[in-house]
Parts: sequence; structure tokens; C-alpha cells
Amino acid sequence: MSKKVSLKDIATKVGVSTATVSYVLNGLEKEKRVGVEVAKKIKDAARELNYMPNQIARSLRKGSTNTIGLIVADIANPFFGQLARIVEDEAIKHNYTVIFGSSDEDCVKSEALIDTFVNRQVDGFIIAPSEGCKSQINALINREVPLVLIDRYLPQLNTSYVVLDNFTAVYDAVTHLVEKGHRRIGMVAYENSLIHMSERIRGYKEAMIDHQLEKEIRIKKIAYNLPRQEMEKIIGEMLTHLISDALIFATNALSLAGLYAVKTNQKKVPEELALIGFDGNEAFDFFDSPLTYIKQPLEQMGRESVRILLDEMKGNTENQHIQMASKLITRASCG
Amino acid sequence: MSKKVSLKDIATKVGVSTATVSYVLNGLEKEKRVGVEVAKKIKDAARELNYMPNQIARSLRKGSTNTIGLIVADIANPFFGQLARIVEDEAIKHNYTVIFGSSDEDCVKSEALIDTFVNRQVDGFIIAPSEGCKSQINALINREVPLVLIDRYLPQLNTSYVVLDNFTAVYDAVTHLVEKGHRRIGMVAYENSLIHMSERIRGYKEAMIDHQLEKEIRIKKIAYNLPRQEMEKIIGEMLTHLISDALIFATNALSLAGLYAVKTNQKKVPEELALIGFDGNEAFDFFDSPLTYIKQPLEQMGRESVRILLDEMKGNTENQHIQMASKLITRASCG
DNA sequence: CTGAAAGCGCTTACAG
DNA sequence: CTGAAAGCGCTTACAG
Repeated sequence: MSKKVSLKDIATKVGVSTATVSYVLNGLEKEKRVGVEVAKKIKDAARELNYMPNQIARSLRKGSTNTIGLIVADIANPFFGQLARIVEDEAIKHNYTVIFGSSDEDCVKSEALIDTFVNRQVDGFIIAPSEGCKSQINALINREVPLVLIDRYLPQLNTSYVVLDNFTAVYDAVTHLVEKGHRRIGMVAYENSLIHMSERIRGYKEAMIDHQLEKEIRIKKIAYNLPRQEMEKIIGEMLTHLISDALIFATNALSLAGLYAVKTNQKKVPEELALIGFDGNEAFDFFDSPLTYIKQPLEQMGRESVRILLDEMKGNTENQHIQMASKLITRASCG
Repeated sequence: MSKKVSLKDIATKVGVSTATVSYVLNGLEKEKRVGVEVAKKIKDAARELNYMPNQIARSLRKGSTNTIGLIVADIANPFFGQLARIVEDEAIKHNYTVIFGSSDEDCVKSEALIDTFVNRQVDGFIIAPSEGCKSQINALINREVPLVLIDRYLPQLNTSYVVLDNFTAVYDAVTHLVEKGHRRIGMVAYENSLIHMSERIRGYKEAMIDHQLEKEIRIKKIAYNLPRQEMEKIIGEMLTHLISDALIFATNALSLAGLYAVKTNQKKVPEELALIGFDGNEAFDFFDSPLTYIKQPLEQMGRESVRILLDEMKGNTENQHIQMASKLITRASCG
């Protein structure tokens, strides 16, 4: 890169100290009572030299970087991609930049990302925590780094979070299926002990129990990291036995794998099998009978998480817990 | 945040200078011939105090931040989300972090992002440039900032880039439709003068001409920033008149809007209307007759762009131009 | 009203 | 083999 213009260059050119230049360029000319003429000269010089402040130097001095670290499971997953976009927009409004990383629900990756971001002095974190990385998050808490968890939280840890009311989301989905006359309702979930998954499963179970369907409870748990073809195969096997007449999928990716399996196995929806998906997806709309699904309020989740984080970065140490209601978008797939 | 541990703290504790600590922690102990015992003490102290180097201070001193700035049209768009993920993975391998921003194809936003990233001293840029922001990119070139353009390039500017061979992609798509017996082949594109769009359109036109279908050329251009409902409506209107018996969509978003419109208007595919989409999308698979589409080699594009950028950051000033071949995934939607 | 100076936490050329 | 010191480009408490 070519020679960069610094405060000093402007100071030299105008014939003042870097302090004065700094004041003027940061809009403190009134407060510091810098002469109007000097101020003008400085501004002109800055423009003329095409001065761009070195945010790194500034960050070092001020001890803050105006950067937010965002860690999701996978930025390529539309759920997180959309969330990232909302976080980005909110961050920009408040003059923050976001650096991001994908953990793949993997604790080792997650830790590496957190360390990197800490080294880079991010002012705060928004994290969708992975399984088993409690100690990493706890280390952040001990360092008193502003932090909000998203999508899931860690019940043992005292942090702010923004999540879905997963229990009610799935509970209501089951009820909807029951109302539509389904009884043998199964669930396809991830093998994951985190709260978002366990709450979805709990919502399913309790709803089944409350509807006197305890004996029909059937949950298939699938590993997160399986390629979709594998997921599809597993779900496909479920379908050939067809012990259920309705299925609820616990995530977007599972819903998609399920749709592929249903298509491959040529099951008629909703006649042979009713379906409820999670999150939105265009594919849901083009499935033979458009999918009923549990919709998360992504926009608000993203906004709230940034709002809370900014709050914490301003010094508010009170943890805020937000649980948002989902919406069941009912369409043809449940009969 | 709580008190942070610095090099000095370790130095004090062990009783050496910060220089020695720095050498040891950066693996220069051999080179600088630091005593084995001292080195061990330093490493132990660092571990004990849970030392995390301040990357900001390091960046200021070294003049490089190990950060890549990635600017796409919209990180929530799966095409760019997937690209971002690949860039992220490649960057991490080489110890780089990526900060990202979405331009919405808007020059003002794009410029704000570029300025922010320059201020933050990113070591290099990967940019999907917006329409009319030539001067911004040019400013980057003048500053000698390592840069690779992606998805589109600016023909007037001397930069590295990684793009699709858009001309051939669409040319071949037209040929495929012709071979399938279609003649009244239309195209739905964005109102965008950038090279990726103009090349797609040129590919369409030339193919039509080469197949003696010059008179059947019909291109509908739609503004990028329209909400999908609007796009759908516009395409819907095309469908009611049905001047075409086949349509090629120039982007993923247009393909989706097109599918919704076709569904709403209950056109039979491929009997009444053949379709070819751009990029992949799960919705393509679940459409009544699975969509034939032009597939981009995303993985390689992401990798190559990072590889070239790293190359430039190492000092290689030679611009590299990469144009990748697409693949036509043929399925039922063309008959 | 304005400037000299310290200092943020590192790295590295230099001296011994 | 090891350390003192300068310096990256800013901000800001302090002095005058």
C-alpha cells in the first residue's frame, strides 16, 4: 500500500499540534475552543490529503474497537445468514462493524473463534453457543466481556440471551396436528443437548402427554454433522415403516432433509403423512402441499440481540432474557 | 472488562524485558537464542496468567491486521452466504479473520463500507462491486490495497477478479432449450449494467441469433431492489400474455420470483412453459418439474478469490483474471 | 485558545 | 544471550 496520511501530516501542514487536529476532526472544536480559522484549515487539509483515520491506533488508545463478534453455527445456513444481515444493519446504525465466524456446532472451532475475537478486542459478542462449550462462555463472563447468546442459551450460566419460546412453539404444533385428527405424531430432532433442542423436544412430549398420546411418542434424533443424504436416508427408513401419520421437524435443515425423503419415498402429504417444518424456506412453498411451519421472528431477534449488547457495552450489567413467540404458519401439509 | 494481562505483566513476573517475552511467545526463542530456562518460565507465566495477546497493538505496530474485508450484495442471499462461508474457511486456514458488509447493490452503502474497512486497516478486500462505484474501487487501486473482485468485475479497471463465464453459461442454456424444441425463448434479467448481467444477456442474444431466433428475442429487465411480490407480479404479467414458451432467469432471486409467478398463474412446466434457473436452490428441486439450472462453482470461486488475495497481500502485483465454467444441471423443466 | 507529552500494547532494529 | 528504547497513530489529561 502507498504511504498513508496521518494526523501528524495534517498537523505539520497546518502548523498546529496533532492534538488540535484530533480535536477538530472529532468535532470537539467548540468544546476545546479551537479557533474557527484553524479549524477550517485543518478540515480543508484533511480533505485535501484524503485523510482516513487509523481506526486501529484509535482502538488501541481508546481501548474499544467498535467491533462486534458474531459466532453462529454456519453463516451459509439461511437462518443464520438472515440473522447476520439484521445484526449487521443494526450494528452499522450504531457505528459498529461485525466480524463473524462459523462454529459448525463444534466446540474446538468455537473456542478458536472466541480467542481470535478476544485478541482482536471485540467490544462484545453475539454467540449461538455450541454444545459443551460452557467453559468458553464462562471465561468470557469472567472477563466481563459484553455478551448475548442467541438461538440457545446455557441455563447454568448467567448471561443475556434472545431465544425462541421453543417449548410453546412445538407444543402448539402438536396441538394443531391433533386438532387436524392426527394421533401418531412423531418428531425428528437433532442429537443435541442444548436448550433449544431439549425445549423443542419437551414441547413435543408434553403436548403428546396432554393429549393422551403418550404411547405414540416417537423421537428420531439425528447427528448435526451428517451430510444431507445421510439424514435423508435415515428419515427415509422411518417412512418405509411408516409408524407415524404426522412428523414435526425440529430445524430447517431437518425439514429439508425430510422433504427430500418424503419426495423420494413418494408419500402423499397430507393424506398419508402430515408435516410441520421449522423456520421458513422457499422449498416449503413449492412442496406438493405447501408446508405448515413454525416461523421465528428473525428480524426482532436480531435487533433485540444487538440492542441488548449495546446496552451491556454501555455498562448495563443487568442480564436480559428474551424469549420470543413463534408463529405457526398453517397451510396444506397438515390436512 | 476486567484487567487485561499484557506482555509487561509477564515480563515483570519473570523478571525479563518485554522484548524477550515477545520473542518467546512468537516462537523466536531459537533465533534470538533465548535461554531454555527463561523461555520455559515465560511460557509458564503466560499460561498461568491466561495471557491473550492484544492483536490491535500488534496490528498497529506491524502495519497489518490479518483481516480481510468482504463486501457482497447481501449476506442473507444464499449465494453470498455460501460464498462468505468458503471465504471464511479459507481465511481461517491462513490465520485471517473476515469482516463483512452488505452493499444492497447500493453505491452509497458500498462506499461507507469500503471507508470503514480501510480505516480498520484491512489487509485486503474481496468485493462484489455495485453499479457505478467505479471510482471507489479505483481509489482502492490507487492506494494499492490488495483487492479481488468477485461475481462481477469492472472492465475499465485493472484488478484481479474471479467470475463465472456468464456468456457461455447462458449461451449454452439457450442452446439446450433450442435442442429441446423451444423457439420463443425469453429472458428475465436485472436492470443492471454490470458485466455479469450484460454478459448473461449477451450470451442469450448471441445464442438466439446463432440459432436464427433473432426475432424471438425478448428480455424483461427488473429492478434489483423490488420486493419479491413486485417481481412476481411483473413476471406474472409476462405469463398471462405468454409470448414465450421458455424462460431463462438471470439470477437466483429472479428464478424464485419466477417460480412463484408460474405457480400462481398455474402454468404447466414444461408443457406450456420451459424454465431454466440460475444458481441452485432447494425450491428448484420441489417445483412440480424440477428445475434445470445453471450452477456456479461456488466452492472454487471462493477459494480462488482468497488464494489470489493472499497472493497479492504477499506482494504479487500481477492481476489475475479467472473466469470459471458453469454447469447446466438438466432436469425436467425443459421437457 | 493551543500544545507538549504520556501512553495504549505490542515488535524489532540495535547495542552490548 | 538479553534489554533499553523507539515507534506504530491515535486520544486526552494537563499545563499554560
